[in-house]
Amino acid sequence: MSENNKQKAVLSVTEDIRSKILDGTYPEGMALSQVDIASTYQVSRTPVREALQILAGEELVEIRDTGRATVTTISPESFLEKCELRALIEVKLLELSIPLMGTEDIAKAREINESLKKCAPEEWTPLNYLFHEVLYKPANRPLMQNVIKDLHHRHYARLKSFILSHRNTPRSLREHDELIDRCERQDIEGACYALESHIMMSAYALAEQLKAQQLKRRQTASL
Amino acid sequence: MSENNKQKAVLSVTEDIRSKILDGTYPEGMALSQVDIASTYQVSRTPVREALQILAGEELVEIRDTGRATVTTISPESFLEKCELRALIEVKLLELSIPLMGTEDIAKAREINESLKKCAPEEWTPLNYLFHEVLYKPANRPLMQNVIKDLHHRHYARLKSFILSHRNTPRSLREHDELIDRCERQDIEGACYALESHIMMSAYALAEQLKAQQLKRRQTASL
DNA sequence: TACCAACAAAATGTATCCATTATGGTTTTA
DNA sequence: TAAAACCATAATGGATACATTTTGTTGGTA
Repeated sequence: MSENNKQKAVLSVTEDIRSKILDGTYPEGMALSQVDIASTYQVSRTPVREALQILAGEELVEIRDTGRATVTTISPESFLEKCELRALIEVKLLELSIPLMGTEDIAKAREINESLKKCAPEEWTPLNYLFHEVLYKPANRPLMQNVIKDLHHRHYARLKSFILSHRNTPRSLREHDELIDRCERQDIEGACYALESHIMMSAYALAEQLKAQQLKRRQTASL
Repeated sequence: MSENNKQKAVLSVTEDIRSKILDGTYPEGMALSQVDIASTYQVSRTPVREALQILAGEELVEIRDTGRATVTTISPESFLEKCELRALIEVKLLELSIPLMGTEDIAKAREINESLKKCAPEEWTPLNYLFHEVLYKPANRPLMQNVIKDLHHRHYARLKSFILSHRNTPRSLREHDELIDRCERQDIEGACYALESHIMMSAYALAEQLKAQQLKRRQTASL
């Protein structure tokens, strides 16, 4: 780090690799060589190794017993199960939240959904997460909130390219509106049901796309 | 590692520190100096640093921005929330499991609970986990099962000393019996309710003990 | 051609060294 | 006396060098 970048090397390297994995620059299964990364960032292998350990803890890279590191792959099955888990926790959070919601929470949610309706494609994922976060904040369950955030960031974010190509966003926005309405009416059961459908419907659609792409990739790879 | 121990240094160091944290040899808040650990295991600081990173990923140690590592502390609040999360997931797993349970699953569960009734104190925690694992296996949700396992191992195991001193084991065993009976009768709702109570009752009791011990420790520390 | 062995090249694991940063105690000063 | 500045010590961060393991390739043999 030749610049006036006083930040520790481990941190910047970790962040950069992480974002490259999330945005697909480093695709599934790609080998992450310590020496290559080290020369890329003009640092020694020491901070690189630490960065890879950290990312392994985040399940973004896998370190085999030979020491070789690769970008983890997302199987459609494990993706669906993560969505199930997400749905389970988010529904619980919503159930706890609704009785504690104030008018300002509802207003905030509406505001975010309006931004979602006219946001740029790259802004969709973080804004969408923000929408859900606002809904669960009254529940005051920092740990569960964190698990959700992780599921979003470490996993969901990697499907950004699908999400953009998937034409379900208009429906998502309608579902968001419906969700807000039910929260406002204190219709806990209805809101929870709507949320679970919202999550799982898009989950099934995305899993299908994932399966299709992996099939295609495997075919082109075998040529 | 002077012996014929051909295992990588990182692995043995990580495992040893982990078990020492879990069994309380390294108590909450204890500073983990790289040089001290390195000299303890007769290795250089390099593998020690990696081990600490790994343990930080498991939330067993905390690495501050100064680089100093300490054993993480367990606040009663976060402990309770982890139990809530555990209950949420385990209840879901049980709900999915019951319709798929065979007589051999029931028998296996009974068998483990019988072992629990006469096992040595050190065996209680792993056997108890095994009991729950058997109940959830038919659900076939490896990821959720894994989250549960982590919550048990990375967190619950550190309260072993409490669990041993706590006189709730007879009640736990009775609750296990009741749980098995309800599963056998395919009483999903009743079994889920029993499981949630089982988890949260012991959670509240343990949280109280935790609070008491931390208060006591803080008092003795201020002398 | 297929398979196996041996060797070469490359990548990882660990140790050691130096630079930098944090810490604790001492001294100085208001 | 209390607080701030300063310095000495100790600890961490990163780089380099060396050891070990892994991998790929080449050449020989059945």
